[in-house]
Amino acid sequence: MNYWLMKSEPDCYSIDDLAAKSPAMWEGCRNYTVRNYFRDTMQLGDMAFFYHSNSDPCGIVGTMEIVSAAYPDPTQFDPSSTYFDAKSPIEAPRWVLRDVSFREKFSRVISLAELRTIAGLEDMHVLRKGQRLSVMPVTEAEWTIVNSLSGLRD
DNA sequence: GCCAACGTTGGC
DNA sequence: GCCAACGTTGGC
Repeated sequence: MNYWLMKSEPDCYSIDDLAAKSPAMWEGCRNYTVRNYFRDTMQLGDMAFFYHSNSDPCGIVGTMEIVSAAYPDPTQFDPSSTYFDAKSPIEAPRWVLRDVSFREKFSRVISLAELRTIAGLEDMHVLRKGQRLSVMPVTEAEWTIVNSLSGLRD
């Protein structure tokens, strides 16, 4: 079993959107490292943090579960989609996705600034300077620490 | 809105 | 296959 952190801009797609319609396709990832995570590394039943990027504040807002195998992202074939990729042949799709299912919304945002202050999270991928992956691995220890922070659950 | 970081593209 | 130019991400 693996743990993940997955980013979305809440103006585009927030944890409330997922809570309102779950499971849902985690669509639109157009990065080969992320594609390989989706295709090769993720497993059914893996858990992920939902992270709000480009928001105030940025941070972890809840959890979800990976509930499908990898399959082609339909938006790559849809000319009306912002994620359309004309170079992706339908018989050999470039981009895959996973279905995710809402699990929990925390009662507060664990901001990036707070994450930086917590012992045991020093090596967390999301805290590294310059990292830009929208999906990144989280260790079991990091998962446990974040989930045990005070005030996450009423 | 700025800019650092870094992935991608394309000419050679 | 190198690498410069360009585009994107995302925190601030």
